[in-house]
Amino acid sequence: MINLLEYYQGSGENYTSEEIAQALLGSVLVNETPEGLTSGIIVETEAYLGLEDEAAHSYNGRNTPRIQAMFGKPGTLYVHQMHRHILVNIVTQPKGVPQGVLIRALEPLEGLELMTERRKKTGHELSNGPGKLSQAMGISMDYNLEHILDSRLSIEPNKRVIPIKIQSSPRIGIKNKGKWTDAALRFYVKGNPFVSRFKGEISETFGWKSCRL
DNA sequence: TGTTCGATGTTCT
DNA sequence: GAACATCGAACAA
Repeated sequence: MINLLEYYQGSGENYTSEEIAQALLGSVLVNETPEGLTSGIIVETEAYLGLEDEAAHSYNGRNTPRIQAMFGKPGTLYVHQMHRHILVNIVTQPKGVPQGVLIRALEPLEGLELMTERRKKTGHELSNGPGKLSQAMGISMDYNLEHILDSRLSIEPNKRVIPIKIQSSPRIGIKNKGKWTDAALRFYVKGNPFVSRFKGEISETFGWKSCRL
């Protein structure tokens, strides 16, 4: 089991972005704002593999002001806007290696009322997509370039649930990118209804081993 | 249950 | 001017 917080502190361990993407499933993301605290369990992620990945913003070493954060150290937040929506990534590789993991969906845990107010939706519509979870948690472009260990957005050190089964699939919305369109770089918790475009049977435990938090 | 289309900011052609 | 790591409303059947 990868200890993410140690990794983000700079433990010197070496993990691939795919490994980090899977280790994030079951971790608890917390955001503190003046309006209140919201948190949720990560249920879906996607890995973006920097230089060679044609689907990544940092493909081929492209480095513009917008994607500066991708070149930061592990745990740096890369927050960008897609149409009207905010998307959150966490950098996975040492400084200068532009790889990251996109957080795509959360199972809400705390601050449900605040999330409902922000989203004007309920149930799985609160956070079953990358733009939706940012709105539910109140994450804005201000978070770009901050570090997960030194930000209003953090990972709970003492809470963690374990997925029964991690599924992988091609990433969502990647078209005309050769082999990268089909690469299985999306990871999600099987049977959890907060996964975007969820289909199939809802697991009794929402896909988590044994107890909930 | 499915497809289409508009909003909107940054980047590249 | 077009493309895009999205979302939700509007529409068709």
